[in-house]
Amino acid sequence: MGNEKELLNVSKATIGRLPAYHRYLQEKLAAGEKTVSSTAIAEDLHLNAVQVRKDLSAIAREAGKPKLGFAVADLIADIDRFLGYDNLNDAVLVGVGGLGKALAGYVGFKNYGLNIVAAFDADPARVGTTVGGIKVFPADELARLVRRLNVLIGIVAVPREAAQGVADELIKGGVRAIWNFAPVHLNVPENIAVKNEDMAASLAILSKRLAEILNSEK
Amino acid sequence: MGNEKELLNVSKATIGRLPAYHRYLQEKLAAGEKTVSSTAIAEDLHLNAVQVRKDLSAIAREAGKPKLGFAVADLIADIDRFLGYDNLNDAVLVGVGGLGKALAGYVGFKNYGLNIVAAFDADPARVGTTVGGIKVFPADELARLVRRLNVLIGIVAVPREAAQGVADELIKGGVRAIWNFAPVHLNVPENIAVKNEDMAASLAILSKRLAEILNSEK
DNA sequence: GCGGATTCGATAATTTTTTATCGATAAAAT
DNA sequence: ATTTTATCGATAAAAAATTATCGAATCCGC
Repeated sequence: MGNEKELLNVSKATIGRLPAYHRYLQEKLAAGEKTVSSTAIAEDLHLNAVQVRKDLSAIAREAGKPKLGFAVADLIADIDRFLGYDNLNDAVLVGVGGLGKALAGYVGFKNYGLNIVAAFDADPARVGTTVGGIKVFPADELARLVRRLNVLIGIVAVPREAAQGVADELIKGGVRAIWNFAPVHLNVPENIAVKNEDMAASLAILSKRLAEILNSEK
Repeated sequence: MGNEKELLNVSKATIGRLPAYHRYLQEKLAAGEKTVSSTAIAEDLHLNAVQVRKDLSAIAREAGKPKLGFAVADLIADIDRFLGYDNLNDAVLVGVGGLGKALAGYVGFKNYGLNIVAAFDADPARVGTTVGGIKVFPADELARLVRRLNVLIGIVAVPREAAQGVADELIKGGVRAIWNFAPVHLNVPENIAVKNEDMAASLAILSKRLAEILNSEK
């Protein structure tokens, strides 16, 4: 098959760092640099050079060269391929309030392989409008339309109270992965992937680090 | 001092899970339940019971009781105290475009101990307006005002290209922690905390999990 | 071409995080 | 009162992730 390596042995931690490498490499590419060393990446991104080498070798097709490092363009292509940035996955967005609208307007998703094909909202005033070029449909058509569009990814950007219901409808429509921006734990079957965008958790980590820094100073 | 335990020996992973426990516990409290067991929490949140016990014992003042579990109200108070949810930290928001507006309108932050006291934007059309009850000031007053307000936390919600400049200004004004929503790596001194809200990374992890699930099915 | 500097990949050591095991304890049931 | 049962905390084991070490490779300046 040729690419047995692909899905195997790439840790979640590594996957989480790949987008940062990707951005970094694109900067280097734009700056006209042909190669880059793990040492340099590690220094700039505040990581360990061995870790960078390991991460990259897990997904790179070509090995790095002694004294030169890795070929920037090749690495970008490798990450593109590995993360699926080069072929779009369809998704639906549920909830076009403040956050939902922001997400709909974020054109960057296309670069990450995500294509939002429809939006939904329970508020009749929002139904029929267009946000970020995406049409808004009534919430009660969710499951039916998702099924018809054959969409596998759902983005949940509704208020806390509504999130579980939305998740249920998405799953009823055949969605297999849910990106959850609502601050609740969603209850879903085993075979559904959920990724919580937990702002509270991020904030907790940030403020603990802040506390540490302030503490270490006096 | 009495609380030597506080900042010690609580791993970042644990801190990241605390907000989820907090939400869960509040649901239980609202449902009128007085105690809850690590087993139940683990089951509902899809975690390991030993891990839950360890996490909780790292921050709880009272031990859990055999056969009953932990006191819900006490635990909530403990997490509140530990994460600083009970005393507000001031922050400024930079950038009130789509995402910034959404963040400004998110009232939930107050519950997480975050109080946004001012917003900034480079667009003159936005300056002077109010978003989510927060006044928008011109970007060139950033450093000065941050210093005067004595704010330690900055939220960056500007386009990629502007983010580094904003970070520099925030730091010049005395900010010590930056919550970065722009898809770039920020270059900051050692003694500044940065937490990237990396949507691309989340999405990468979600879609890899989706791929695994789909793969394991056929 | 030759020698030095730099980086790589592989392997090993360390650290951190997660999970398993088990005796002790206290509530609930008999 | 005694037994049963669910749960805890402590300790140990396992797994995962990070970091260190080192010989080999190859580019670059001379």
